[in-house]
Amino acid sequence: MPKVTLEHFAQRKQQILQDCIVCFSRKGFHQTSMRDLCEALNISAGGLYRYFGSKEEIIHAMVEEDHTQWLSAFSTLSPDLSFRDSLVALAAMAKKIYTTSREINSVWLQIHAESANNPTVQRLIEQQYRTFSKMLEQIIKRAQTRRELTSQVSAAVLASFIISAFDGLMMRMVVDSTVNTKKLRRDFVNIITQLTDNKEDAA
Amino acid sequence: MPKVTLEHFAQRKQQILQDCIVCFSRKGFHQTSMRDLCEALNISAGGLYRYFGSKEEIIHAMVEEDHTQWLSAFSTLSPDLSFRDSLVALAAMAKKIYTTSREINSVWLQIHAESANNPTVQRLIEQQYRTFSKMLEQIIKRAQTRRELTSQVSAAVLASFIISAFDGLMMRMVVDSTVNTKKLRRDFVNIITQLTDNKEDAA
DNA sequence: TTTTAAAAATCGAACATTCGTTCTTTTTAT
DNA sequence: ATAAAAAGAACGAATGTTCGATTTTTAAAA
Repeated sequence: MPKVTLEHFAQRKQQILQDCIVCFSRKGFHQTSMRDLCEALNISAGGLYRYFGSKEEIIHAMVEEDHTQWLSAFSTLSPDLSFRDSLVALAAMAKKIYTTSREINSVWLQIHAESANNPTVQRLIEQQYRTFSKMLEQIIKRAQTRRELTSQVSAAVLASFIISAFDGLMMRMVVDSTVNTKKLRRDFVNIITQLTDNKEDAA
Repeated sequence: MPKVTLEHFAQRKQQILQDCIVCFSRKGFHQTSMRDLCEALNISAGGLYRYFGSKEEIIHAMVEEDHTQWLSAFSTLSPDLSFRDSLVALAAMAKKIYTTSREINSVWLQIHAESANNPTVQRLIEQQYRTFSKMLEQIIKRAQTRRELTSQVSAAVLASFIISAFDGLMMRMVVDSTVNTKKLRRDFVNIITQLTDNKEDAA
């Protein structure tokens, strides 16, 4: 009776998931068949199905993976950081999470598009957004009480606005191959800090 | 020999395109089969293929349709408008173009996701973005020379930033069913004008 | 006005593939 | 010896597209 190496199983599953992400980023969910995956991962159909019960399940796992990564990223964010440094840190995390750049970004975008026709995915993304949004709102509020950031705008709206801008940037990175990703990310951080800087009472 | 009613053909084609958009918005490109389309449009396979030579061609037509609509929208924009009024006008256009709200927005998002794995779509979208971006940059530059808008930020970057924010907002509208679309659109216009308002030398 | 024949429009069965998934068999490792 | 892991042939259903048959429309001929 061989030992049940549960950890090994999870590890293998994670590796398979990563490989699937690469495949999906190249051809898209619905254009990538299970056969394609098996071929690319050097695994048989039966083998793959032992780890994921369906194609859907792989998609869900990808969404959850993204969620998990962002949660842990946020948890490392110190409340003492200035608003600007928080943004810089978050940008660095985005860079780390979507490390293979266009590759993973493409899956991210696909997931969002998928959510319109997939209630389960939609629920996951909504939840993720709400968490994310609340956290950023807290950061903004703290910066506002510190008078480091203008109080003219609502923290909630500003949070939505910033998230939207970076979501849009992510999309742009996928869609436009000529865009200078690094520069634009820096530009965005700069423009946000510049525009939201508290110009009044420099106490 | 019957008369070639070219106009009638184009009209029918346009109608079919619109119906396809509705279908795609409900189930997604790749989940909607040609059979599904035929059934929904009350047309036969052969009939549909007379108007569009392939499924791909329908997708391309949708992208071009969007492009055309935005071009004509921009062309109606007077250069004399204030920056804020320009934004308001553009927001109104977005509302008009994506009139059926989530329905069409979903297709818009799908097209963007599709572009990562579809060179033709990618080229079309890149081009669209460049046009759009240049136009907004012009509007910003005019507002800056009028000293109506802060000159601290580069017009090009600000244009990218604003477009990204609204792209992200569009995405949010598709992804999050609980979001208050109208309110958020207004909030975004407000926050942009507020943040970019020229606070110095109120000459 | 009616007839007619050709062209255009539409139809829908049929095609070869490909799809996601299952299941029995074989291999591997304890 | 035993059970987990991997293999891969096989399944029915569904895919995008084609193509000959049928219907509708049109303009000239009777």
